[in-house]
Amino acid sequence: MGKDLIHENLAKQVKNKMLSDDLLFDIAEVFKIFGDSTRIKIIYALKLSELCVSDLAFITNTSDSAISHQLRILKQAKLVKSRKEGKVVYYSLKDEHVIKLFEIGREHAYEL
Amino acid sequence: MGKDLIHENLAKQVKNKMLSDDLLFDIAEVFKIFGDSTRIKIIYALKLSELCVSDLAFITNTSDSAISHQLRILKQAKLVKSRKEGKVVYYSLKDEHVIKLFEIGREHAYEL
DNA sequence: TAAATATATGAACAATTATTCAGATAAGAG
DNA sequence: CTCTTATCTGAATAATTGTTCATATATTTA
Repeated sequence: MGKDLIHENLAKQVKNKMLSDDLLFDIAEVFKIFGDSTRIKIIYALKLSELCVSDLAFITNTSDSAISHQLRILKQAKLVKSRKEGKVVYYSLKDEHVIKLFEIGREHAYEL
Repeated sequence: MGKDLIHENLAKQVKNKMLSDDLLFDIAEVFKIFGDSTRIKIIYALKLSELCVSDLAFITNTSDSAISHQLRILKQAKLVKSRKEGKVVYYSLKDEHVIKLFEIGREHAYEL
């Protein structure tokens, strides 16, 4: 006896309306970037001001190296951008989208 | 020689304006829940309809057990709610907040 | 050119986590 | 009561990931 679906029609309809696995994967990837304390701290700090690596390390009580690693991830995810001035690299948020996403997560966190 | 801050005043000002570590941690936790393919699929499916465990397993091509584990996480995070009817447990999204968060993540994913 | 500084990087390690598997509950059907 | 079905659960495994440490690169300054 094969396994029967409890709500066959409904389940098949929903399955047909699902977004592509690729897109759902990408959406999860975006959230994954926000889902780390250090990166969230960096994002919030950059929401307040453009900052360099050592500023961010000081602000978040983390090592320069850890910050640098996380900034690379944030940059690859196109959430932050950077500009170099001499030895110093200044980072800032890429666009308003990032702030919007942060704020909605913040609202939800308040509700818990 | 102690390590000097490159932008002492700015960095200290930003540090003073930072949200509490606890709140930033909670915000990251919310995003972490969304940051998994299986959970994102569940959330999107539940956006389309109230569904039971085996429906979700069929729709997402995952085992009942894996779905059940993830639903527990989603419920603890207050992103989904459930009601029981006989042997079957029906799950649905907790509120519009969840949809809003999903949609903004989706917008960002499109831009990549 | 040599020393100092800001940032970046690769490897190793520890911690977290998603899935699987076996089995436990709970509820309806025969 | 027994069998089947839907869901849940705990332990084990495998994979991912964040930090640290040592070192490399790049730029300024002495």
